Amino acid sequence: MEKLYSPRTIEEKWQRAWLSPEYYSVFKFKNDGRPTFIIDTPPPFTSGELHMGHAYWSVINDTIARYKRMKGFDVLLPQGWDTQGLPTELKVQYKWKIPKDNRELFRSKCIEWTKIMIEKMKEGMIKLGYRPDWEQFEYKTMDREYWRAVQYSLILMFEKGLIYKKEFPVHWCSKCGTALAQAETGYIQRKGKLYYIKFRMDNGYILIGTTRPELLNACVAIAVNPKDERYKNIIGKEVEVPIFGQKVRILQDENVDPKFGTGIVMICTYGDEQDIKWQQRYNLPIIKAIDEEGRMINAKEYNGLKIEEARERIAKDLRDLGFLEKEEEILHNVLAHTERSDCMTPIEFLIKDQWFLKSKELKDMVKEEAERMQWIPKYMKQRLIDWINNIEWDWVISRQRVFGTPIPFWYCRNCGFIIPPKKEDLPVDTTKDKPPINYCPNCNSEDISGTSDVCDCWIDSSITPLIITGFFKNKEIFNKAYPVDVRQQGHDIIRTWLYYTVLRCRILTNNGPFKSVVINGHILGPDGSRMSKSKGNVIMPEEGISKYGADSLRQALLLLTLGSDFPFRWEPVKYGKSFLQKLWSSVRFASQFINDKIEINYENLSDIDKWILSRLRNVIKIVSEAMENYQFHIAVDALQQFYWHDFCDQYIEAVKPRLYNSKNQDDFNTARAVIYKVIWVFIRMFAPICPHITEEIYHRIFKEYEKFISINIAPYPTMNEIPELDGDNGEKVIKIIAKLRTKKVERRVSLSSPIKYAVVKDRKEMLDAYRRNEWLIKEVLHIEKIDFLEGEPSLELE
RNA sequence: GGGCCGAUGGUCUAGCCCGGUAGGAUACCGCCCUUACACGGCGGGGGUCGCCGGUUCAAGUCCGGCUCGGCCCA
Repeated sequence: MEKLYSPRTIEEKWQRAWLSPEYYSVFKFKNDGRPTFIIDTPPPFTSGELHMGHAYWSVINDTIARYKRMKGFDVLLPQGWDTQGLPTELKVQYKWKIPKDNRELFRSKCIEWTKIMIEKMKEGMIKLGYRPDWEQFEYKTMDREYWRAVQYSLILMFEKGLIYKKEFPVHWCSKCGTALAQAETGYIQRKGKLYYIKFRMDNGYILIGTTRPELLNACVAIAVNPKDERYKNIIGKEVEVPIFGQKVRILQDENVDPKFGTGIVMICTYGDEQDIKWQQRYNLPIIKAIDEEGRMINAKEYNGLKIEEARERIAKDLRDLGFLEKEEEILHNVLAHTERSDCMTPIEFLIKDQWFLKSKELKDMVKEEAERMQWIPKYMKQRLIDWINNIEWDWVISRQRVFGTPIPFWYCRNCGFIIPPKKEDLPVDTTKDKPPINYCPNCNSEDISGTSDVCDCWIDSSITPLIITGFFKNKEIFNKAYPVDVRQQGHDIIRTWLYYTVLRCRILTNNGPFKSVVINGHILGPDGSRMSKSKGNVIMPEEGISKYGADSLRQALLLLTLGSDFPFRWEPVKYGKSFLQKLWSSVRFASQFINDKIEINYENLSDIDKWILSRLRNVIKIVSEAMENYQFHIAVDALQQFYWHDFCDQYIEAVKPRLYNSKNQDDFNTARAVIYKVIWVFIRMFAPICPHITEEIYHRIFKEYEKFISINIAPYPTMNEIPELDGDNGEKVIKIIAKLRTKKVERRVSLSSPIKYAVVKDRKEMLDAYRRNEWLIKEVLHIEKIDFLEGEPSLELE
């Protein structure tokens, strides 16, 4: 064996091997009758960049899968890709300069782009040692097959009466000309002006502070806080909106902030999300103020002006007419198109026909499932419960976009009646395909329209447990494999992916999708803040792999406590690398003495043999429990500490005399057998965490005798492999050796230099153990003669 | 404003569910190239476990209050 372990070549060798037909049976979901273990893995959005978060999930899932395989389960580790969404549309639109109007061409270019992105990410995953069942269970949400499943599921929900269509405001980016998901928006700080405008009331006026005078035409009500003593007397009165002249009523609502402006707010359709709530709560009329290009409508002489132009013109006119009391410069937070884009255009709310899935009325059902699942860590359950309790409206499932799964419904323009396709015709694109019936069954109108909207991408991804278990094609597997054993995901998408998945799977199957859910935290930049290119604190997994190896990065990631966020640090990765070297060196040492499979003769065990084996037995217990409960940090820590500090530092040092100048053949063989045992048990426990180095060691040393084609199908160690042994005497010996070693160091005597004579004084019960191991102690420390005497513990060296 | 999480040597963190000498890594200092490993070994210093109170023979751990951070929602 080489003196230095080089992860790069060895890891690449095994990654290639695992993907070859020779090893496929190790990683294949066989459906061969053994108990199954099914993992629902997150399908990453296909951005083309495999970031540290992706690496983290992949390592967790890979480790669970490898562990469960060794435990004898028929493991299904799938890997999907969340492909459809605005970021890809924007890339294709702006980087490839493909116009959106030709939907077919645009879509095919999006698919082309996505395939390139997937290849990049897949390469990154493979370099981590991640090995899902690509052959059978790689899915992409843009595939026809996946569309069929999504559309089929929507039709089932429609049949249950859960889908409806109505007009609703959407987040709209007027620059990109598209609807946005809330997740694609964020607040940015902007300078603006707060305009104090007079609204006529009775014989006087009230003063309202607003940053958006251009929305005066869409003002439908005025509101004050009921606790605000200043305005108690005006509640219920009518005021007149300047310039546009409509009369609106003054409402009371506790969401009004009395400290902002004058404490009186105008409700417009729509200035912000609060306006939407007020409009719904008080059933106010809706006046459209802005069109898709961000120009004014229903605004008299201001029609056609851009928002900013209109704001200035109206402010000027208010000033000229004496309605503007004052203007103040302010810094305020503006909702803008921020996510995965540098657009930064402020968001408007436009009224669009939207498709909804009823979810408000299903809160209790989802909560019931949340209670039934096992949560790791436990406290994450509360996040889902809180989110469910706060849901205020049904799920808007439609998006005014191109690259997405088409909403599979036609509708009657005359009466609004919804016409679903026949299930055998799926997938459909209702902008191209003909409806199954050419008149409305409700009103006989022949004015039937398709839907150009596509689905919210969470509609795609919230059926992954059904996709992987074969709900849409093989009910025989589904009945065995559903609910899946574990879902692993980040805490940021509890309110989306997790919530939506539980909701939809329960509706469709009448049963929750998961037995357990494992929630991981975020890997932050080294400075403790979220990684972002603009901050320059991004560390890519690739960098860690090329510097220290995938196995090193895997150890570092698994050492984190699940659920918490952690700043990325290089130290644990470096330590991981050192550990690999330690493991490698120790095996290199041991390999001189392993040239056969030697069974332990338990009659012949020495005290220190019993000690290391009892320690090992204890480690099996700790690690097994930890792995069962997804407490990887406990497992990694226990394995590292045991192997390095108990086995290498203490046992190997203490066993050398028996190997180099043994007293007799039995003792020599016993020492060899114990070393074989410890390393063989250890590398199996360590294999799910560091699959590359353990596979390499297995093939170099153990395969000849153990015969498995891969360490990944060798059985995971259990406590039954080692009998219960009393390690106390061995521990006494190990400790006295350590103390004598320290004494030598204190005396500045090199460890190899001989000592003529030593006196060890200790309590009587310790001396027996020492005396029995006198030869060993003398050999390890190069002491010619030792006297063991009863007394206060002390050491003396000649 | 609401919810959740965190606060442990210089730094990062384990331990907390189930109370009993605070563990590891890293950095720092000293000694040692001992036939697996100097990407190593041995040793050392450094912590009133955020603050206040309570329960207890005993609290980092349980209970109550507070302060400061982070995340999510509004």
